[in-house]
Amino acid sequence: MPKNNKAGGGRPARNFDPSYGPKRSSSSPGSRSPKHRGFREQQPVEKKARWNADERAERANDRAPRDERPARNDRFSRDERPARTDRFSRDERPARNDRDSRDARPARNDRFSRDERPARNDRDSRDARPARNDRFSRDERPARNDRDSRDARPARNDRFSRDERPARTDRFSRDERPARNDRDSRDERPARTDRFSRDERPARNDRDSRDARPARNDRFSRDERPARNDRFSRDERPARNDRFSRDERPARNDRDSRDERPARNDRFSRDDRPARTDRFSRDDRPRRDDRSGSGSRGSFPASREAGNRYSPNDDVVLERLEADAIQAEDVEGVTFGDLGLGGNITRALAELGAESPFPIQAATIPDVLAGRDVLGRGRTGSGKTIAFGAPLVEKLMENGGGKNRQMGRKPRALVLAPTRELALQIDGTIQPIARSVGLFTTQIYGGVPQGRQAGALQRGVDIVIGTPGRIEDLIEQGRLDLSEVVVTVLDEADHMCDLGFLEPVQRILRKTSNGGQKLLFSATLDRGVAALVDEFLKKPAVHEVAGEDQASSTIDHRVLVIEHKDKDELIERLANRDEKTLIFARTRAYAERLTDQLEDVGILAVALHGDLNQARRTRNLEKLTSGRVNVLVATDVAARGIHVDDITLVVQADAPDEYKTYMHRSGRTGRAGKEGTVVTLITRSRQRRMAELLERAEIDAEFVDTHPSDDLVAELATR
DNA sequence: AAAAAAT
Repeated sequence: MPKNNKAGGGRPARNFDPSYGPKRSSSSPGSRSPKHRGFREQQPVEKKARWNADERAERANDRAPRDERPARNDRFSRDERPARTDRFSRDERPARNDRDSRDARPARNDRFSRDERPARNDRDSRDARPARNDRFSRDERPARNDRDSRDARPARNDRFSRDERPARTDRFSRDERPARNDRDSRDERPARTDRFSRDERPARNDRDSRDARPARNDRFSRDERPARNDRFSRDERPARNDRFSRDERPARNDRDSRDERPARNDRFSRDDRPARTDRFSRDDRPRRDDRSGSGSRGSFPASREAGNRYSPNDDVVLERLEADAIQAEDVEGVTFGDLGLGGNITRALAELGAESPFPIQAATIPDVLAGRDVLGRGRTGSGKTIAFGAPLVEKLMENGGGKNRQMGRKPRALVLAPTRELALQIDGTIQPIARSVGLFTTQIYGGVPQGRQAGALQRGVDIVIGTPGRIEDLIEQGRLDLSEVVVTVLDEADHMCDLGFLEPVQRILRKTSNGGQKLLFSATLDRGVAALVDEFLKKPAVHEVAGEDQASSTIDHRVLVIEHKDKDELIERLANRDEKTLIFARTRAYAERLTDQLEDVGILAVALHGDLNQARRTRNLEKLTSGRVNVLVATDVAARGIHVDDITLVVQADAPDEYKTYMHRSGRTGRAGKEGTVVTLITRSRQRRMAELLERAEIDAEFVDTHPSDDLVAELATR
């Protein structure tokens, strides 16, 4: 039963999609009237032509022919490597001077004069920072979607001639500098070569086979591609309910062993939790009940019975919080208005493509509006952002009174996310909702200059959306005061409780208003959030969606058991396709190397990981979103929350270590009821671990011994 | 290992 289709009126995929909605021209991002906020002076400059297919192809061709290029191996021994200019063509091109040249721009400072900060910060920041719009966003700024593309597009730089600009190189901060081209910057990175572990270094012999393969230029004529969304009907897939037998799943055992886990019982003993056990017994939960069939499962039975051992270091499934399970049927015919949202917000949601609520939204919105603390679990792509974002705005509006536009007012809501890209994306959904009732949002995250963010805060915002580091930073600087924050959201809440995140998050939460409402959301919400629940939440309502098991999933999971030497070629073959592909690598270095490798064989690909500066991260993600590139190679920075339309294939070049990571990575595809495939590459020696991980994730996947030339590989790439 | 603040 395609639950997500229920109330979606045939357009389920759009419900939560921030990029859906009226598209506005990116050429007029601000008001043309000087009387209005967000007035944006029209630049009397020529618009740079976009790269068309021919130019792209040409660009690809201006790389030296394979035979003339240095042997591949030298890529890893920097010193021996000859000049590499040819390899830089892609990134260098226009991206180069943008920042420098901006200084040549005539007389813009006055426009920012009301800001206390030095004029040049905001200039420098302009590329990197998605935050820019919020300055213009307020009333007249058009749909936010154009923001990303504006910032990312290469077209900008050439608007200002390099010659006019004073030499300034020395003034660039570290973050901005490497921005020019990650390829160059890579050379600056210390000891790159030795960062590759044996596992990452693939055999090179696969190179030869590549020459025999057909040219890839067809990749550049994206426009000829037929639309494919309609090709799959979920109903064609066989039902799979019978695959799991509840009793076989080791996932439950950890419950019993919870006592062995230190640091947990003390803070979250079941007895402490009021109003929980009595409300939901585990056995009531429908998601379990439909699994009582036989246990046949995939083609790798190895650990079916072997999963019962528990060791403290295992990647265990923490006990799921007992939750109210909303049934998809319960949502039929319900509108956002019925749930308590006002007309403006409802209309804003409709513009975002959310015409009627998804189950998780129907479940949590009333409780949020009622002021309760809420824990929400809905699987990836089920619409969680709106589930907390819309009622949050409604609440602020109700309580805002007349102070909504008061200068320097303190934020009353805070949304925390684990990555900058996710914070940006969340803002993309919440901002239009907030704007519809006259509330302001701002993004506060690192990697971009602080000036604009601080300026926005000083003018006054209602909702802060950001990542922990910069938020703490601004708090310490006295530029951000959370004392009036009455609603705090933790997206990816379980992740925010992981080592490294938990303490900053706790510190931040303590700075919010005492007794403020807390909303914790994640697709994998579990008792890992106990540390926060105990300290910050009062009698939380816990919601999940019934029937979110694999039987109702739209994702097809495959595990390819391969020879290590075949890995490179396999990835190339899988990525050589016309639809969007997301490849996960475990390390930044490997992500980078894989990107190079794909480029070397003519597959346009970009990377996303923490070694890139924020400008490039934003730009590269936008390239995938916009379809200018179809392959993104990422670390787990992209594992959670990131929504890109129509990623139809996720390749895990490295298998994840945690079942949650698997769930989040694979959740980048198959969103909102669309079809998707997840392919995980493992070597023989990892089969057992992988099987156990999948059991914990309650995912049924076929394990197949695979060679790059197998039909299966071609078939997977084609779908 | 990655992420999240700069410095």
